[in-house]
Amino acid sequence: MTDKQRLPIDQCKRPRNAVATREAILQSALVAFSRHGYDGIGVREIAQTAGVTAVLVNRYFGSKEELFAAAVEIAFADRSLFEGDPSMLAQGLAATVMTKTDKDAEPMNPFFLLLRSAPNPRAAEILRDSIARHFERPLKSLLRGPRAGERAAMILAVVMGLSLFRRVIGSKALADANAASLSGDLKTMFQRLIDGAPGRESPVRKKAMQ
Amino acid sequence: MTDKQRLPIDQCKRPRNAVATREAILQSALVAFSRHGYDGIGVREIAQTAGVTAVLVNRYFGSKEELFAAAVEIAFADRSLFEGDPSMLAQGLAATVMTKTDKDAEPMNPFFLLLRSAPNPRAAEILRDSIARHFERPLKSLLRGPRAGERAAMILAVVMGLSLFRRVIGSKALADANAASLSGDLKTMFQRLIDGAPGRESPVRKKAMQ
DNA sequence: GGACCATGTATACGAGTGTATACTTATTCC
DNA sequence: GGAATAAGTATACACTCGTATACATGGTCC
Repeated sequence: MTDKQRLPIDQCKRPRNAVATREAILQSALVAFSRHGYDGIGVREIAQTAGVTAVLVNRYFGSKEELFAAAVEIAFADRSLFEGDPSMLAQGLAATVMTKTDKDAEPMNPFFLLLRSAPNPRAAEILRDSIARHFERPLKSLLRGPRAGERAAMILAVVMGLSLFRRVIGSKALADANAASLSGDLKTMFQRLIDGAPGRESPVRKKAMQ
Repeated sequence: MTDKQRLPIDQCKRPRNAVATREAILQSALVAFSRHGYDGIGVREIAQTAGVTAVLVNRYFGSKEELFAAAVEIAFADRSLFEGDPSMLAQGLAATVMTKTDKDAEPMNPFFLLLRSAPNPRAAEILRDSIARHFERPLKSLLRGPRAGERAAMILAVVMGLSLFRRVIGSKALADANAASLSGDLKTMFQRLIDGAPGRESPVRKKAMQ
């Protein structure tokens, strides 16, 4: 029934080419893991989308777990968020949250890969490491003021929570929200976290917490 | 090898009791789904923890999916967060994020159930509905000012993101953060979202709230 | 042009999944 | 006390999963 597609990523009837095949598998894995999460997709389906059989996945990457690690690595390699003008950081973070990834449209940000694979403990371990290297560290180095590490983590956590709510859960309230006003709110929220401790140093406040 | 435990939840050698068995399954499911997510646990294991066989799960709940829905319902039934003094809401939200759920310790908040099961599309559908009924709606009714629905969703999203980062991913930065200062930051962050539009058209920048 | 290795496929295995069917055993009611 | 029924178990079925083994084929080099 379903025609055995062989022209998945690039051209038709691609000649034998190890690096191209490896790349096709990796790309397929990135998309599939981002859409369905580590536990939600099988190597057979990943391989089929890449136009090969499942065995090649293990041949090229060793195991599903190692394939996932490779996909995470390339997904997190895009540092454009932290490399541009720091004054545009809040804007960029808000834009990341607001990205529309309508079903089959491709532009998916690495946070989806993260959100949907986090439940698996092995995947979480891989993700924890990559987040620290590719997100927390560069973001922290952009922040000035006290407790930059915590604030960097908080910023990322907020990005993830909003992405989760908007796209993974699919909350009506956030999905249908007025884009302009919502993204304005997000921008100021991120700006506060970027600028410094989001409220502590006011000398009053400070009432016995916890 | 593994002794066939029969004294799991309550007393040993519990007599035949439908409602107690049903309750034991439900409780086991709640814990298991919260720990491992919908795709991360099987009905056999859930049943075993409850001291019964897997068939009873389907007898009492129809299917794994319906069991999950029932577990979600009771997990989200605790409304203590939104019922107390509204002035303590920010404190309560911060406390929710900060809850330590050390491995096998039981006190787990419903957000974990949510975070770890969201990748499964059917589970996400169930969760979306329950979130709207049990979280978004009561929280929204507590908020005054414009765009209460969006702000309620944002608050919940932030709670989830931070919980995800702290407990599911296990970020070092947030896990090891100074509890007092972090929870202080969270409190002011939530307070801003509770008070009103978090920055845009506020002419006076209402500080020193409460 | 033929050997040879890289590249790819076919097949199978064992474990685990959710669930249905058939069978036991305890409780309750007349 | 014995039949009827509720409560629980044992077993099996039809999948899917990740992966290992064995086989086929195309490209390249002597």
